[in-house]
Amino acid sequence: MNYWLFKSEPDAWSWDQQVAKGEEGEEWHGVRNYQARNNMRAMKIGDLGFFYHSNIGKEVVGIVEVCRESSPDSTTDDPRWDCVWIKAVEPMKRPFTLEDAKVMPGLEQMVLVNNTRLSVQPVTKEEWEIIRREGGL
DNA sequence: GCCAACGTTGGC
DNA sequence: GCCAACGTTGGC
Repeated sequence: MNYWLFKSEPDAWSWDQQVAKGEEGEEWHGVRNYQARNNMRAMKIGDLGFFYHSNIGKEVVGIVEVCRESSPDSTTDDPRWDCVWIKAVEPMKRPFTLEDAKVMPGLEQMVLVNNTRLSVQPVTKEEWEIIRREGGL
C-alpha cells in the first residue's frame, strides 16, 4: 500500500465534482509531466491519496482511492501519456492547508512543500498519518 | 497579475 | 550532449 497526493485547480476539477462521480471514479487525465506520470504508473488499485486544491484554497480537502491502474490517457493520442482513475473516499473534517504543512513537525521533507510544481506526488506513511490526523480523520 | 522555479524543446 | 529560449505551474 502506497500513498500519494493529487493536485487539482478547483476551477478545473474540484473535490465536489470528484465526489459526484461516486464509486465509478474519474480518469485523472491531462498530466503531461514524466515524473507525475511515473508516479501514476507505480500506483496499484487500493492505494490511497490526498486530493489537494491548488491555487484556490491550497489545502488537502479529501481522501481518494486508486480504482483503475495506469492506462492510456483518453484525452491524447500521444502514447507517452497514461493515467490512473481515482474515486473519492471521504472528505477531511478540517482541510489541511499548505501553510499548515510548512510549519508541521514531520513534514519538512514533504514534496508538497519542496517541489511545488509536481502535480502527482508520493506521500510517506508518516506524512500520511500526520495529515490524516490533523484533518480530523 | 506577477514572477520564481522548473520542465521541455530544439539549434548547434 | 549542452544550453538558451520558451512554456507552464502554482504560490503570493
